[in-house]
Amino acid sequence: MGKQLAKVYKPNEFEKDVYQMWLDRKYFHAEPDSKKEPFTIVIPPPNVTGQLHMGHALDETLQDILIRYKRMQGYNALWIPGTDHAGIATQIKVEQVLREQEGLSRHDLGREKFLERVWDWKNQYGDRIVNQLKKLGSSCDWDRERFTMDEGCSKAVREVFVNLYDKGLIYRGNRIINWCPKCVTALSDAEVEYSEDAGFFWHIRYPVKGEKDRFVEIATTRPETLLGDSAVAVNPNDKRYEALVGKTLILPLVGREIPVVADDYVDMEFGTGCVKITPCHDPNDFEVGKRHGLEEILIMDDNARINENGGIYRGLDRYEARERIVADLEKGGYLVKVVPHSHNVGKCYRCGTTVEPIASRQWFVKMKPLAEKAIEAVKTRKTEFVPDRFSKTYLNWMENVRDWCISRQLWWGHRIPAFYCKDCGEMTISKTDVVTCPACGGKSITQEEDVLDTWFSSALWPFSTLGWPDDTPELRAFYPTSVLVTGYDIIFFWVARMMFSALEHTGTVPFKHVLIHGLVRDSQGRKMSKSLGNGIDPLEIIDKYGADALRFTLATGNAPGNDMRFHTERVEASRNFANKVWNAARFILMYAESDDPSDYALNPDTLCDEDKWILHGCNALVREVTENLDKFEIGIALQKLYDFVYDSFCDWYIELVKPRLYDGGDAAKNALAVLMTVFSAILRMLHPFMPFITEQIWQALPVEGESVMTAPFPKYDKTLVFDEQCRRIGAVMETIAAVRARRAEMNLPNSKKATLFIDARDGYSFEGCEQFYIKLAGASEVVLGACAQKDAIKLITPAADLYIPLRELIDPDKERARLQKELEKAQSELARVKGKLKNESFVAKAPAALVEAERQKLLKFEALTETITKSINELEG
RNA sequence: GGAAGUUUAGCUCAGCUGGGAGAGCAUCUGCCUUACAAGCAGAGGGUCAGCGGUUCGAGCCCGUUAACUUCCACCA
Repeated sequence: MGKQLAKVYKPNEFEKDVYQMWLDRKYFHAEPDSKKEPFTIVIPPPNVTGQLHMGHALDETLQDILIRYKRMQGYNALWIPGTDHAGIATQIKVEQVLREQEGLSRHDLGREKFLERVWDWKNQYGDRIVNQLKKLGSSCDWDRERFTMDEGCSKAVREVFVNLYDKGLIYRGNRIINWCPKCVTALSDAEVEYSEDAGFFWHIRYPVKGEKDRFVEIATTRPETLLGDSAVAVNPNDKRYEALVGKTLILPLVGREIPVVADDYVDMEFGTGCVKITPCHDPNDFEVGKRHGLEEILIMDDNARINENGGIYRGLDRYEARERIVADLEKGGYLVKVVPHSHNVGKCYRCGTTVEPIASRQWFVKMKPLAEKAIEAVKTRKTEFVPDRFSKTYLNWMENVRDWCISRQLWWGHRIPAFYCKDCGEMTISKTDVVTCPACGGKSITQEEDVLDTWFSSALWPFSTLGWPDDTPELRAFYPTSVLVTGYDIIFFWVARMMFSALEHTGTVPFKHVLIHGLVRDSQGRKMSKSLGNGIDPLEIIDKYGADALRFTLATGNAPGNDMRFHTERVEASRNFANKVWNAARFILMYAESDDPSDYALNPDTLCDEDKWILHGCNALVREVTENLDKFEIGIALQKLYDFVYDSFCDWYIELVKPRLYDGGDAAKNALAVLMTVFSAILRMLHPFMPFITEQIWQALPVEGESVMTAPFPKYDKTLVFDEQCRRIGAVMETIAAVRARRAEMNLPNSKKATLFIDARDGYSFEGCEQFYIKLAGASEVVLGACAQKDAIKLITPAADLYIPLRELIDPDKERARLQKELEKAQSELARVKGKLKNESFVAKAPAALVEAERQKLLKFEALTETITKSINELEG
């Protein structure tokens, strides 16, 4: 308290100190407390070795707003931070560095040594993103920071794996999976991204065995897979090929004899109606192969090169093989035609390499039984998506989900807890490492090489971070969590998997709400990406404009769930708003002589109209902001705060109150009490959105409470409703606005001593204010602009409309024209209202209050029309 | 093939349960004025994509058309 505010708002001069103060005072830390209602958020863990980007900034800002809001409301608010080991991404990065700096591959080092390197990397860069989060102002409980591969999370992973295995929900099987030849690992369906690629349809004819010049023509986009063909299929209802079923074909180039089979899978309309079946390299073919007991011939190795089953093409890359095979087919007369054809090609979401569907022995989670519970939980609204439309996205995926391939041929990650005995060959699945084979007592045990999909551990995040599977006080106090905030792009990857994992293992949904936001794009609407070089670094923005300005920008200006374009201009506008708040604080401090908060206590007996008006407005705002925030309408809440602070508080109230402050004495004291009361409420409401500036100001202001963070969020107060005063001040503002408009119209200089004349009309009285010289004599004379920069006059008028002709400096012709125009406007309004009230349906069916409001308008416009007409007559006469 | 979103001022976008179209930026005019030129006072600018419907009343609800975007599935 009593600290001076710098003359100019420079956020980077105090944000760091403010954050340190919060840390020192342990404001972010939460302990289980049965007396307070919990409010819990777990952070979507960023990649350990990643860097903060705009998407994070948005995500963290929204979470911090919610957690700070709830904390101020008295909830036991806990925000758990942490990072993700990000299997593939991190491993690729470390491998790349290893290759560039030492020319080594991970195989050169070996598993153990390589993992040491990754841990080194993690330890070196793991703090970077955490420090970046702090710069944003994130009020995470850093004492509870977690990592998906720390001891507790690893324990949870094993527990879950064993549980699922024991229930028969994890199995190992040979199935078609997506294989990335560059990352050299299997991928789940969610990890494949499809894009339309221009390609070709190669029409190839396969000779029928024993029948000269008889061929079957097939069409394929991947001719190289011909090496693995074990049949050709036609539709059983296809008359064209009826006779062919059961015959044998000779596979071109290979010479293998393959049968023609009939299968419903074949679409008669598409292509030639004959499909080559390659069980090991296409998911549909795999099924067909199973149905017909076809031979399974794998023709590629882990790098998508043709293997020993490919005969003379062995060793060729898949694309080289394609070229060679097409050329050879042509030479042999098997190639009928080549047709351009664009089709969807799956790419690895990490490296962009075209994935290869390959039959492979992998670990899977059986999804059907898990998905059922997860579907039910959302349908019965145990977990609600905000906005609701994303529940459709979720349900659609969940209802069609296929088994989840969870094994990865990587080294960085949770190694699958399957142990093999070399002596008897038995497999043991165990929560703890197996040393002795339970079947034969053999000691020669090896653990499964594969690790788990990185999302397997993320899926447990809401409860593993709270100590599950142990029954910890934290788990009991803070679980299930309150809200999960994340982007729509990881609903499948993460949200869906947390849902079924939590339901299966903890028996409850992991969170009550899922707040979904969109992507932050560049100013042209493109996705921000490293390769495009169009990314904007949040840290640079923070350095230049302050974290509060960035947060303000990210929290406003787009509807929930929609993507947002990032414009630096909007950050500037946000910074300007912060500057406005800063200067309002400086203004108040100029007149606040006492450091004792009790000197600014509100005295209900001394409140004048404008005081009641601003208190009323602030109180109404409290209710609205609270309602909006409770519905997760963060942008709307902040917009309302902005409007109130800018328009009501700064532009009007501070100006209206200046005369009393300049005058000093009791009037000034009373005014200051109101200023302080309202401004304190503003700071507290603004704090979740703009934590740094509000804290810095709070520290300088003579208000109760050591920090704005520990001050209560304002509550709606029934005693602060002043409708009548609000109406009167509304009239004052309209009057002043009218005077201003006329001044501008007449090009009057905005100098201090402009003298204007206001007609004294029946029923209007002007109550003098200390600073203003108001005479009511014949024509009233009011000196305007004596106050610094506004035409701040204090007028109490009984009616909302005041017509003010300014006699001096007036050209009669122009004035007549102007009046005429105003008259027309008033008349047209009058006609509209009259018409509306004549409409019987409206009067009968519209809400009574609305009809009454229209009646009031009718009176108002009638009076106005009369007034203007009178003035015109006076001007004439 | 299925689903979702968008279309409002020159630009970027708000508009929460249907009751006279808003903000920021940009433009124009006038102001260095004792909180703030990162400011103040004003001004201009919109058939709320088109068509139809429900309603006393539609930017908002329903139907439909068009354009753009995204997600899911996928035909070898």
